[in-house]
Amino acid sequence: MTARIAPTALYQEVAERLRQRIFAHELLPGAWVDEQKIAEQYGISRTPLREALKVLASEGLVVLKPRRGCYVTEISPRDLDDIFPLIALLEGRCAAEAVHKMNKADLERLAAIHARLERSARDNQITDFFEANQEFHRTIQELADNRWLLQVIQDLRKVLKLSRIHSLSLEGRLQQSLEEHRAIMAALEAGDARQAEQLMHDHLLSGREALARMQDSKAA
Amino acid sequence: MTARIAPTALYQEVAERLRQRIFAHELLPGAWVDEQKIAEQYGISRTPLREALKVLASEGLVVLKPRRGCYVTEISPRDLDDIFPLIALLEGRCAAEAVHKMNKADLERLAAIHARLERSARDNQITDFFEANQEFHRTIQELADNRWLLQVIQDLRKVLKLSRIHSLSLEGRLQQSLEEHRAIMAALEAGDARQAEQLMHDHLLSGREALARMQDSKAA
DNA sequence: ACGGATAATACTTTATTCATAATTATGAAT
DNA sequence: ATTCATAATTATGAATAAAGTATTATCCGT
Repeated sequence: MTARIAPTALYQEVAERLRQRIFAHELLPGAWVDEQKIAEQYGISRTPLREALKVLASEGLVVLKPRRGCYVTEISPRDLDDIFPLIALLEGRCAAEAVHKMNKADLERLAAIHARLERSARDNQITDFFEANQEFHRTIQELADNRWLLQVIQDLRKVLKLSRIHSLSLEGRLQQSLEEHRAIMAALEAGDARQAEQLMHDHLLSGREALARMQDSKAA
Repeated sequence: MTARIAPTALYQEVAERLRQRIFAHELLPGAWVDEQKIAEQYGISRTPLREALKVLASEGLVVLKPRRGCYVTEISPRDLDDIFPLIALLEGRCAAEAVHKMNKADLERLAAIHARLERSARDNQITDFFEANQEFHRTIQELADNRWLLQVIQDLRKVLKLSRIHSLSLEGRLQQSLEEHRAIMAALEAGDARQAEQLMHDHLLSGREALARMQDSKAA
């Protein structure tokens, strides 16, 4: 028997695997989640799978219809219009809090991530840029040092991942995104909380706008 | 056998019953939740109970320790300091959005609730006041018409209910709370979104401060 | 007498089985 | 030919049982 280093319960592992499949759009929004089939695929019984689905349901990734089964959540344009301003508000607050709470070492760590962002953009490494971008935001959220604020943002971002928007919305406006990041970084370095909050807020809204333009042009 | 009017799943009913027991502090923070005992009490098997606990866990009401069982979440003063400003931010936003989205009928409905608040305060009906207060906040949140914003606030408020603070923090400052509500109501009626946001924000923070003072005096 | 190790007990976790409800398909009647 | 009703099949929801892991208590050794 292999030593189980991670003492994590089976239903948690299953939840994580399903999360990844949903984010990878292997399970499409609206699709029915066949309990028997998945349980069979994973070589487990339905009990831990059902418990995993309860977890995903409260994360908003799936919807459980009583006596009807489980379906992957569908996100509407309306939902995006509701969620983006909310994340903008919350991450704006993170930026402001980060200014107050971070020390010199934190700032240098953030600067290093920002440098990676600049490098990836210069070399046109989309995947790298995407990752560094995520880490940049995540780090600022953690510097705000508010467990509940972090949790709320992460939950909302999970829901956003249901849509294919995330990577796409970045690609089209890599240069603009980069400049916005520069401005945020400058505000953080200057210790200007108000400015950092405003810039972060606008940065996220501008992401939503770029996405809307993209969908408009696709519709035409 | 009573006819099951509600076609809701057993685990949902169980989750709701447990929620109420937790909010009523019949299950104290930190207390171990004995699966066998509860299942026996409710006359059900442990399977739906376990599914209910998964739901409560993602709401943050209980903590599931792998191989250790389930415990009612304990909220620290630090958590309160993290959560209150967050709710203040979010409900402030609700007030601002409500100004933009509500119509005349909505405003009248809100005014009626506010009138109930005034009446309860005058007659010193604490329970009534408490209920009207909740409805006032809830209504403004719904007027903001943002499903995700509402969800986040409700989740955070659920966690706050773990602490006994809510009713207590009101009793001590009924008059002040009433005056703050009056100001918020006036801003809403004037259609001043900025002002409504600010007042709602400060109203919630002032609730936290009153609580802190109360705990200080209790400690002394 | 104190500390560590082993064994036993208890509780979580997973699997299997069963029942109930919903949906779909088929057949009959209009 | 179309619609409605009934029956059958399939999937969800619940319960019981079995297995594995953690914790605690006891015993032995130092």
